[in-house]
Amino acid sequence: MLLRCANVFKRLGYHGTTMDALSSACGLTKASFYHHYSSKEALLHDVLVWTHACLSQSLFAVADDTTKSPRERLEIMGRRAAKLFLNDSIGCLMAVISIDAAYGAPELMEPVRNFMDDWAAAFAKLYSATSNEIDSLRLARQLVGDYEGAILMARIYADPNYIDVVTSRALTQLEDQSVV
Amino acid sequence: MLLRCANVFKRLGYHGTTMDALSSACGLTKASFYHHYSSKEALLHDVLVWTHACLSQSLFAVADDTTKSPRERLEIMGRRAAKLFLNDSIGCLMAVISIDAAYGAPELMEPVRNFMDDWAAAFAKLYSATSNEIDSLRLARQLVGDYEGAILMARIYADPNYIDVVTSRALTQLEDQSVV
Amino acid sequence: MLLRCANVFKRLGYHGTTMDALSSACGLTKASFYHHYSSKEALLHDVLVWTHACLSQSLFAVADDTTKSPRERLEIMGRRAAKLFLNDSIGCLMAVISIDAAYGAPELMEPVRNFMDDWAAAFAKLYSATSNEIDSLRLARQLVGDYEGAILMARIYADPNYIDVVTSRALTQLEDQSVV
Amino acid sequence: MLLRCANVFKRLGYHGTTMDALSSACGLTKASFYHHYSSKEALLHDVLVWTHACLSQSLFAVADDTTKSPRERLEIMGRRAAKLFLNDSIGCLMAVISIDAAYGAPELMEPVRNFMDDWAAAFAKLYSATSNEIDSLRLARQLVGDYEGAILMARIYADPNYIDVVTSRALTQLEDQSVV
DNA sequence: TATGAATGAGGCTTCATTCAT
DNA sequence: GATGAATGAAGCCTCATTCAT
Repeated sequence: MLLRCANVFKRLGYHGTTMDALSSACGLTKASFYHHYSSKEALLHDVLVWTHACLSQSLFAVADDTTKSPRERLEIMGRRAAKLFLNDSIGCLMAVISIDAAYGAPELMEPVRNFMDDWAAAFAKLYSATSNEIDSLRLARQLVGDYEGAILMARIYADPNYIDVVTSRALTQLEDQSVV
Repeated sequence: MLLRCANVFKRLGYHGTTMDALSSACGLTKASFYHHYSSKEALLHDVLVWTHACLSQSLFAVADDTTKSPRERLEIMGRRAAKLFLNDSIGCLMAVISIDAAYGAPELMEPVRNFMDDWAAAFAKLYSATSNEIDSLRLARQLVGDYEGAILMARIYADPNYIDVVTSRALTQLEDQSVV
Repeated sequence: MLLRCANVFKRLGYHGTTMDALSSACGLTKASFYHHYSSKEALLHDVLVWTHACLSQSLFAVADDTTKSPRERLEIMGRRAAKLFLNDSIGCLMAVISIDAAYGAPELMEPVRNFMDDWAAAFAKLYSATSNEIDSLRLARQLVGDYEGAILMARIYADPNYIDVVTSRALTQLEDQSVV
Repeated sequence: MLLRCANVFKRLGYHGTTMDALSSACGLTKASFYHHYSSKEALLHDVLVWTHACLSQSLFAVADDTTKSPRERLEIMGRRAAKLFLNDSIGCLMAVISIDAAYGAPELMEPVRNFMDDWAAAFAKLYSATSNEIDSLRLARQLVGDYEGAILMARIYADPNYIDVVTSRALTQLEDQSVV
């Protein structure tokens, strides 16, 4: 149910999504829907937290798999990101929400930031072998931004390739650094 | 007037912006406002085209200034982008719109794409000295994506630094390429 | 259970009371609640009749206690009324309901009128020693009105004193009459 | 317009009144209605203040007419009250509101109390010739309560007589006091 | 009997747009 | 051209009530 709602929010944005759209997506009437979720904003909050939890497991956790080299882990994360963000209509829910819920529901920015923080923290682990802590986090944050930009471009041009390009560059960059 | 409207759209998004907000931002009553712009969607279209024209002159045109080195031009473009996209003025509008007008007004995606195309074309000129045409465009498109990602992150974290970091990396990358 | 419902109705009025509020006041789920009371209006009817019965015993019956003087009986009735109507228990319900159920459920006015009639009849007994039947009833009706007014003022000003003042005046009036 | 709204509120109470009922009473669509009044609660507030102002002029002001004896003034006020409160559906707006807006909109109690205060102050002026200040106000407050009770009974029994009875008693009481 | 879930109707409010002056 | 007023449609949410288990 949260998955379905997440997809609707991702497609239409916060203001563009109506409770009607959400409830129909779940096969319920609007009134029944309120039996499960108390308000649009509360629901989105739950959706964001749930999405964060899902991606923590399926995406961020890869960074902890020390049986693989950082390079391999980055590769896997790139592949998974491409799959996750393009599936079910193009785009990353967090980016969408961050843009149009900022006004009128600023408290929704917190889960978005938490998500970005965790994603960056995961990337930072991959850099930690070859960079100091500060540089790792700086690079990681930038990489998150790169992915978000790619997701946005993919959405605008309906071209999934952007995300893979970011992954390629990140891999190259990682190698260069380890060589030095 | 279009500048004022652009700012409102940028802050609130397409669905979040009301004709009331737009008209008062222009110091007009809602009814008077309709003497100037026939509908919300038409107005946004005008705003997008106007913004595109503005940035063509103030931002993209820098790439044509052959009296300066590509490096210098990229530096200037980075500085200008940072100023344009973060001040409460124009800019980044394209990203915002691309996200939440996509549904319900898909024809608005065209001006957004045109804008991105032109921006990428400008960057491509800077790469053309050191790369072939295809690579230039590929790199340029990615750089546009990087900037969009940085704008988004800057918005999420209220931290203008992201944009400068992209510029720095782009400069380094340009050097590396010319060295090779 | 009816007591609890009476309290809710008294606090929130007919339109302001929801079946949710009633059922949780009784420690039941809304659905279970419908096994006991078939509808909101039917429940309120039962509540009114039950309240009437309660006050018949605890309040109106005092007027029949011929072992005490009318003055004593009036005094007791005043004390009891003050207690009943102000504590968060029964009472004053009739006034509340008479006001906001009048529209949309006019058949609820009948139990309200029956209640007022009985109350007045009780007072009339106290006057019957010193007045003829018609005057007794006239005075009794007015006294009921006085109490209702006092209850209303007590509610508006959150000041329980109004009711006692009515009792005092009624006692004085009773004396004057018996003197004459 | 406020008069029409006042009558609707008086008939149906706060919770029982819908914006539809109010707007139709004014010959407007619901949406047009919001052009004039920003919300149901704000409207009721305006109605209460306006009603207070009207009665200040037409009812309370009588108490200031020193060309007439207190008895005459009380008589006139009684007549006017009967006319005002029974006109346009039976009842006193203030009493109705005090009962069912208390919950869910407690800030509406303030204008109600202000009204009652002013009414009592007017009556107190009539008593001031024959009683000290404290007693005057005490008697005046009780008289207001008496009228409210009578209005309520008139509503319950659809019998306008209750109000006149209160006036008669008040007149008698005033005489007794001046004799003493 | 008890209850979580479901729902049609309706309530408050906002919106983009139009119209009369 | 400017503006106060008007409005149909739609959005969020609540309510009394019913149903399946």
